[in-house]
Amino acid sequence: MSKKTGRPLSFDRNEVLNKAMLAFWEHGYETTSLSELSEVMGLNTPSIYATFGDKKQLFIESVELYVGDLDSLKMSIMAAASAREAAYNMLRNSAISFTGKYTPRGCLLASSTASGSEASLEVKQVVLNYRKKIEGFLKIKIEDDVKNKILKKEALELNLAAFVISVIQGMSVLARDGATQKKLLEIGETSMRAWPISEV
Amino acid sequence: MSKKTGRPLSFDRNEVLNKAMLAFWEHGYETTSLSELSEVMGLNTPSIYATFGDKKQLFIESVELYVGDLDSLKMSIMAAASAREAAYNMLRNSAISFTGKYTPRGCLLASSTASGSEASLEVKQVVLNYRKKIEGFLKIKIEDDVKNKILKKEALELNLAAFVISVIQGMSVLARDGATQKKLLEIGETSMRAWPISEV
DNA sequence: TTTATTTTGTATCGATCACTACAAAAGTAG
DNA sequence: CTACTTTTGTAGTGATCGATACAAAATAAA
Repeated sequence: MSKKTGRPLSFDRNEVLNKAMLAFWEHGYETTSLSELSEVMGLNTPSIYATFGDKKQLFIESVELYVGDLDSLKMSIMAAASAREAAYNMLRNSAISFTGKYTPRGCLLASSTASGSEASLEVKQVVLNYRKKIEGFLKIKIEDDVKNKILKKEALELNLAAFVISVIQGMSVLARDGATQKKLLEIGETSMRAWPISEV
Repeated sequence: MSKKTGRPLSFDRNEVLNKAMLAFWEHGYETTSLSELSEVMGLNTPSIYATFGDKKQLFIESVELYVGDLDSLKMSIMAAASAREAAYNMLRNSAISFTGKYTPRGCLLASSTASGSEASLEVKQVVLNYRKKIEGFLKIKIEDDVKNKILKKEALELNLAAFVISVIQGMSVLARDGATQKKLLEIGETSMRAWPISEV
């Protein structure tokens, strides 16, 4: 590790990325301007461009930071005692994180590219892929449970993974509307009533 | 009714409003520009402003057109044989309308103001109020069922109205992601498994 | 110190944003 | 026909959009 020559950076990359992520979370991709990003990140736009490329790449990095490592997310789902437990945890964690005290309300994946012009199809696709991945993880866990006779095979026809993702994405809307954490947690509890009883 | 003097209008107000509504449905409020609206409506911007006021009012009229008459919506919910029937119909109708062949995917109420800058708080509030109204209608129907001993009173703790709205708003996200109508209908069916059995 | 390298802030760029001034066009009324 | 009224298309307004050119500033290397 050789020290770099030239004028040193005056900010922490992860720190300003986190601030950008929060701005995108709050106001969305297209509807967060570079001037707003510049303000919340505490950087002039040339520094933003030198560090992150352009707005699109800054957003994509923000989404990566928001979601975290997909592999470890998958591990945590697969490590659950059952698909039911995994689904319940996802619903519960969503209800909590969508109503956090120190973060914007709702889900960045649900709201930031929910609308947008044709110009932002690429970033929509990036966000869409994250949703599909997460739904896919839960689906695999469900299929494992069926193979392992923890879930009866009729469960496969219920599209439970899509159902859970649907509830979670809908929770984001309600959270943005001002719903309490308690209300979202109740929605999660009610959702689990749709889950098949475990006896095979 | 006296005939108006002056140059006659060259377009049908409802027709161009419908086209604006479809544009907002597809691309959202802030992310649909006046130039796009001008193009799809087939009007120059001065005609749009003369007819609808400004962008905000055009959007609000578009939302009104999208939702339709709230009173008749309430009537149709209250007229259902039970709250269960009402909820099922809402889920089923949503799945169908979110994947229509000749309309944008998803729900205008769910996506058009999901993101946005501080400048559009007012229109967000308008859309939010529609969602709350619809949730309120279903909630009233549920409470009626409890009063009428069609639903056991434990059902009130399940927040079923919020749950149904959450699923519907989530369906909109999946529809925009390209989910098939069949998949959304299955999500609706699965959701109804959470509904309490009717015996009081 | 001098040179090389990188980051910084200033001051923009052309394009597009929501919106409008204005006069020609197209009708009715007398 | 001449007046009057309303809508139309043209051609903009100032503001903001995402993105940059450029030179001063700040460091390390020679």
